[in-house]
Amino acid sequence: MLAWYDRHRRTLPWRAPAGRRADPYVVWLSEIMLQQTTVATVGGYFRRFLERWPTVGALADAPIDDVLSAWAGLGYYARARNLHACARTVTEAHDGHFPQGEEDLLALPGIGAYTAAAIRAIAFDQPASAVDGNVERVIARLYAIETPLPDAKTEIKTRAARLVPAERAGDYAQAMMDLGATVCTPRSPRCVICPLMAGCKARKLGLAEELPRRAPKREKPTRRGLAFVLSRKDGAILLRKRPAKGLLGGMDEVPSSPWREGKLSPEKAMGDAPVPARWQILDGLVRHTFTHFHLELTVAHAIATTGGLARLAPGTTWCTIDRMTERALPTVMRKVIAHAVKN
DNA sequence: GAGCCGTGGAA
DNA sequence: TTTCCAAGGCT
Repeated sequence: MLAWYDRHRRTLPWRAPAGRRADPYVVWLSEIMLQQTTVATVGGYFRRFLERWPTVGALADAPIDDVLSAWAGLGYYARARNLHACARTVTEAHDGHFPQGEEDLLALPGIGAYTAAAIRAIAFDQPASAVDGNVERVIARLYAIETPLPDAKTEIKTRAARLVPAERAGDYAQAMMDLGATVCTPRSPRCVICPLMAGCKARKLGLAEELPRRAPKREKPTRRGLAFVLSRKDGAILLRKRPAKGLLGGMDEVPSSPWREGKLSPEKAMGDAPVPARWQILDGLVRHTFTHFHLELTVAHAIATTGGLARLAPGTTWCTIDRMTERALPTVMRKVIAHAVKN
């Protein structure tokens, strides 16, 4: 595995040169961003974060709203809130240095079993077993584990832990993830070039592509709502902040009616408008899919009048076009605004 | 333990 | 168009 890694090692923005350890801050930041997120998507965000906040102390000093706006578009926004909270804890309770022990790492917000092991292995070269989706797949195939996920997790973790070498544990962890990402891929695995081909049970049984099996997923329901884009004459748009926790927690949004399953009644939903105005329902829908439901947003647009300005709903603020990129607008809200501007 | 929590790219 | 799912964690 390590010999293969030495030959096929990928250059990634957060990866230290061969034979060197990466800065724990860099390892942590990249691992949080990479949770359920592809390397390609993370790249730009990682560079911008590191440029703007070069140390954990700098990140700790930042206002949470700055962190959320820099995170906008990456998804799973609890990660950004936990990232910030973790930076503050490391700065204040650990003197600006990431702890090296498993228990101390697990106590930090946003760091679970996988991330703690990844930090220990990659940043501190401890023989910790970091089992992510890639490793789950590699192990499930290597041992032809037919039990569907997530039930197979216990067996996979046990098998994976036995393979961790005493030396170069960080390189080994990254090698396994590289293997899963580039060779032992979910679809069309490239078994013929795999360094583990000789010992792979799934390969032997012709099951590689079918493993790991997964429990069937629940069907996603569709929720619908009416979003209100209120424009000022200078192009500014009315925004408000979402509650700190839950879906898109702490992010900015365009005001809207509640998102509910079933048919949308635009007449009733109009009662949720942030201000009385001559609202016009725009043609078309904005569709967006979250982790556990589809969303269909109808968009209403109006131009703010001086009379209406006095009766703005509380908690709403104007945002000019040139300041839009500074706001913590999740992708779904950028879609809504784009749809309103276009129509 | 199972549901909640985003997004974009590939097929 | 739809489906799958990626370097998961929290509750």
